[in-house]
Amino acid sequence: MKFDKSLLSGSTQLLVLSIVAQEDAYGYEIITKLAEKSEHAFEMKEGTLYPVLHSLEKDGYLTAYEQETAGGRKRRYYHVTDKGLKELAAQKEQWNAFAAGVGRVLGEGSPA
Amino acid sequence: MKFDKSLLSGSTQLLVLSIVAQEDAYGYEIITKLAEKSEHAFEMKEGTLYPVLHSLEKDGYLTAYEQETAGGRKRRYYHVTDKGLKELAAQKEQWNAFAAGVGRVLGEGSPA
DNA sequence: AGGAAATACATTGAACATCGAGGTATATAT
DNA sequence: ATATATACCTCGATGTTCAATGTATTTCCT
Repeated sequence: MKFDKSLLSGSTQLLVLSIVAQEDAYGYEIITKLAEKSEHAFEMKEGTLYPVLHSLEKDGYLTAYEQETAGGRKRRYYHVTDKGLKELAAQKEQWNAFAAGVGRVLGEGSPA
Repeated sequence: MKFDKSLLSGSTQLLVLSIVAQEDAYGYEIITKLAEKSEHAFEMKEGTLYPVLHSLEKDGYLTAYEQETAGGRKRRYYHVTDKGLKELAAQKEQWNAFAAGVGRVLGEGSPA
C-alpha cells in the first residue's frame, strides 16, 4: 500500500498529534482523551503511546516539559511545534484521502 | 488499540473482500481494481495480496477456481462465500466505527 | 490507619502485517 | 528477437502494536 506506514500505523501518530495540538497534554491524559473523544472506538495502550510520543519528540513534532500537580505528582506535558502542526495537516490530508478511497471501494456495488 | 489487527491491517482484508464480493476476481485483477476504484489511493503489492488471499481462502471466506483465457493464460479466480459476506459486513461496520472515531478526534477543535 | 484502586511514567519480548526483492512462466507488442 | 505486461508465488527485513511487567505516588473507601 502507499499509505500503510504513514497512515495505517501512522493513524496513531495522527491521533496523538491531533490531541496534543488541541491542548498540551501528558501521556495518561492522551489515552483518556482518545477514548472519550472517539467514544471508546480507540483504547490506546501505554506500550503503544510512549514509543510514539518519544519518536514524535525526537522528530521535533513535539516538545516536552515537566510540571507538578498541586498534589505533587509529576507530569510530562507535550506541546506541539510548528513542524508538528504542519505534519498534522499533512497526515490529516493523507487520512482523508485514504478514508475516501476506502469509501469508494466499499460504496460501489452495495452502497451501505 | 482495539481495532489495529482487525482494522488497520484488517483494512486490507476488507478491501479485498469488498472487491471480490462485487464480482469474482483474480489476484492481478484485484490489485488493478483497487487502484482504479480508489483513484490510486491504494497500490497494494503482490507480496501483500497473495498471502491475504490465501488466508481468506483458508478461513473459508473465499473459494478459488481456475480458468483459462482465450489466449491460454491461467487465472485463479476467487469467489466470496456466505461466510465471507458476513465477515465483509462485520468489517464494514468496524471500518465505519473506526473512521467515525478518527473524524471525531480530528474534528473537534479545528474542523477541517 | 490500612489497603485497594487510580494515576503516571516507562521498557521489553512476542506477535503480526506489509513491503521489497526475487523467482517462474506465458502472451503480446515492438 | 526482445522487452514489457500479465499472472502466480515465497521469503527475509522492517516496523508497529500489544501484553506483561515494573516503579512510585495519590486518592478513595472502610
